Amino acid sequence: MMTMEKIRILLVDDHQVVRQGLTMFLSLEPNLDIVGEASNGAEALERVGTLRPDVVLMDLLMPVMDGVEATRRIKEGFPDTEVIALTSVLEDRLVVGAVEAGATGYLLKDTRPHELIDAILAASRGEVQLHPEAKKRLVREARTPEMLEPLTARETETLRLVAKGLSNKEIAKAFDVSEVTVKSHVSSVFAKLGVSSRTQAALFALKQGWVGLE
Amino acid sequence: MMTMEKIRILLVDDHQVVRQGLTMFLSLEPNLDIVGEASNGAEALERVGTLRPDVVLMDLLMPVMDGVEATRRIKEGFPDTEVIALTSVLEDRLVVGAVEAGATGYLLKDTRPHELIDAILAASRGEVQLHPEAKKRLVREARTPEMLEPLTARETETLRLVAKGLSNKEIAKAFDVSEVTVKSHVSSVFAKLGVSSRTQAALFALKQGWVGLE
DNA sequence: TCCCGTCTCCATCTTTTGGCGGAGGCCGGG
DNA sequence: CCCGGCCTCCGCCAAAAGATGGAGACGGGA
Repeated sequence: MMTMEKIRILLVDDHQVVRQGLTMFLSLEPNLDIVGEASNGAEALERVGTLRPDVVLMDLLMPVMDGVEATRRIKEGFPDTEVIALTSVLEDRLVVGAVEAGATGYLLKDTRPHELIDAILAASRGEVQLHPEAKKRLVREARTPEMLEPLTARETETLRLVAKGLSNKEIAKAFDVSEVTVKSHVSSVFAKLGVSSRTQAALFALKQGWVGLE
Repeated sequence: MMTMEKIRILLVDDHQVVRQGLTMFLSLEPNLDIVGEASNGAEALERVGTLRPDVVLMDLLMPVMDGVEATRRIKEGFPDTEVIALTSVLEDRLVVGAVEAGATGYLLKDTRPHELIDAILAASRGEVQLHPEAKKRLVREARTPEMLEPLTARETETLRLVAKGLSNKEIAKAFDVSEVTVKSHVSSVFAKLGVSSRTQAALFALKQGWVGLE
């Protein structure tokens, strides 16, 4: 077996503490080597050029140049460099954006240490490693309207009013039914669309063009 | 003083019971005369042509032709006929639509009897009579972005995430602040925009083009 | 006729949302 | 140097939203 080269890592995060924390326990791992840090996307891009890391741990929410854009440019200029997106929150737009931009992994900051290390090792081998919830988001995003469980007439009408910003109580009045009934319709709509709040449902309906903005 | 002609009224509502109820107590009023009923917009338009009522009490949510459209056509064909919009719920789109279409009044179905009668009398004189809350909605709708109290940087960012469907907890994570802080930002945003729910705030931001749908 | 889907409603429970007032730290302009 | 706006956080509270599981009615299709 050939000599095991250390995996060269670039940390990109706008929070000093986060970088410090990551450095802390990643440096405990013998075959990992943190070769540099950057606090925004622009810096990251430049450091990748000079340091040529194997793996970039990239925060997505940063000033100057966000992580998605930075990821895209890194993969453009240095396709061999693997990027693992690291965020504190799962946001659909970010998950999709990062993956489209070429991120090899998508992890949350509260991921347990050893999982992060596993992900880095996997990434250095070019394997894809996604946070389980991130997978779901991707699936949801990719889901086209025709593969959705169809909404019933009442559910469609309910969603229309939800997407207009009405409360359950108001919808109940408009339909002249009890509020519980509306809630049950709203719940089934959520389940069918795979969302978890009325705002998300509204956005979904808007995206699908099921309702207009006026 | 000249002979007091009875005010000729046309009731338009898709619910039999509503029409019956209205007929009930409106017919108690000596100078009101219910000359006909219709259960949808198309019917209403036709009846206006044949019955030539002075005032039309128009429900806005109806099958076949909605009340807004019916109102528009009635005012086109018979400008002297006054239309009072009557709904069970205050919906911005409907309020604005009805007023634009030429409705002389906008009342809720739970309006007290004598107020309704007052409104009819006022309408027959061509006076405008709006439900107080409806006025607010109109004002809000007419409010252009430049007359809005400006949002602070944090508030703008918060609104952006709200408009992506994130919960307060998720936003707090993204900003790395406590949830209470997010709530206070969200509340000020609501106050400044004049909305009362995150979905409405999201729709507002979308309408203003402050955020995209992606 | 019986079954299935839909629509309606109920109770119960937890979580989230939103309103209220207040408070301390920070920073920049007057 | 003080003031005002901004950001942060606190507690308290009421209301709304969501999840869950169940139930009766109705109507159409097998």
